[in-house]
Amino acid sequence: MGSASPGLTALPHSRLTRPDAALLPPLRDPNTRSWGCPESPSPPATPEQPLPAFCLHYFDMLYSEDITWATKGMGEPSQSGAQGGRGEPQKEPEQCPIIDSQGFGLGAEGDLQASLHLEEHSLEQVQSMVLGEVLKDIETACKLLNIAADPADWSPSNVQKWILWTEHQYRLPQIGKSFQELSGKDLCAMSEEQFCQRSPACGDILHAHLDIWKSATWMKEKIAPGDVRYCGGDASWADNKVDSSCAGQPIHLSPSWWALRVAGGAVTPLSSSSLPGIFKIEDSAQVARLWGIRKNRPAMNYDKLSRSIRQYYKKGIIRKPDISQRLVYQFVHPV
DNA sequence: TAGAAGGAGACCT
DNA sequence: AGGTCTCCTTCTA
Repeated sequence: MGSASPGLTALPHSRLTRPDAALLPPLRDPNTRSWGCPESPSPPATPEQPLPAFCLHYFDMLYSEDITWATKGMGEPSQSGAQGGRGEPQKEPEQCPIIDSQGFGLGAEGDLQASLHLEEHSLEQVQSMVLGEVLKDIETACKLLNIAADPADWSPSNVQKWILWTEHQYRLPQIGKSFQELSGKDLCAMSEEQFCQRSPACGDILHAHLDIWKSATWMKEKIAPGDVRYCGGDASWADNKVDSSCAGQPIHLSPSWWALRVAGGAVTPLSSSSLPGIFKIEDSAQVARLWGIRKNRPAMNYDKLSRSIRQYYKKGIIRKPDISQRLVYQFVHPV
């Protein structure tokens, strides 16, 4: 527990090595951005170059439930898809002895390449659909609050509206007063540290949400409307999507939630076409922390999370793989 | 020592 | 009532 996360070190994006990377969502190329968050180096994100995988991580924070629709209809488990799209083929024999060294799943090289290609394709689909859903959600919020989508255009009262809405949506403590008389431009120019100074309790979370809005605005400008496809879908097994209008409904552990954690590097998918839905928790403390944020349970730890996971055994949602390993679980019905 | 497993009770919707 | 959290004990690697 509490150890460094080996899964993070294998990722191409250096910022993910930061322990608090989960709450720092940069989406912009540092050469092109104008928001004034100098401490957040960002990889480029263009229509040609899909949204960085780890950005999914932050988009997840916009929802009170996961994104069944995002992986609906895909041939491969979303866990695999998320991993495959990090930009580099994963070579992790030390992380996946079950599969790689014991002859499961990825056998011939052709199969491996086909699998990787499929995973990359799946990730692109997930990314574009997540982005579409984020933009849709923001659009709804804008209409509801009667504010501009671009935070830079917000007046101080718009800022207050947005903060109130965010507090309500994500059950944050009341922090609006800490940001009084700040315009959207002021807010955009503030670093995460400055957010935390004004609101030690959840300044980081608020900063992350603002970054999502800023990023969405930027992506909207960059991506032609037809490029983002929203894929609505019905609920499936334990992975029913619940949007903001359904707040208060149970939040379940689900393959898509784990898939998004994959994007953050806290979980490594070990699945293949023959062993779908298997994932390894690389950093149990980090996953527990993220789950705690997700469930608004600051006291969450891996012991409690694992107890929850074991509850899913009974429901036939999660099980231990045939060859049991520590921190390795398998979704019985991966999306 | 961390993780796995499961019992039991509390809390919330 | 069901889902989840929390605390606990016991066992294992």
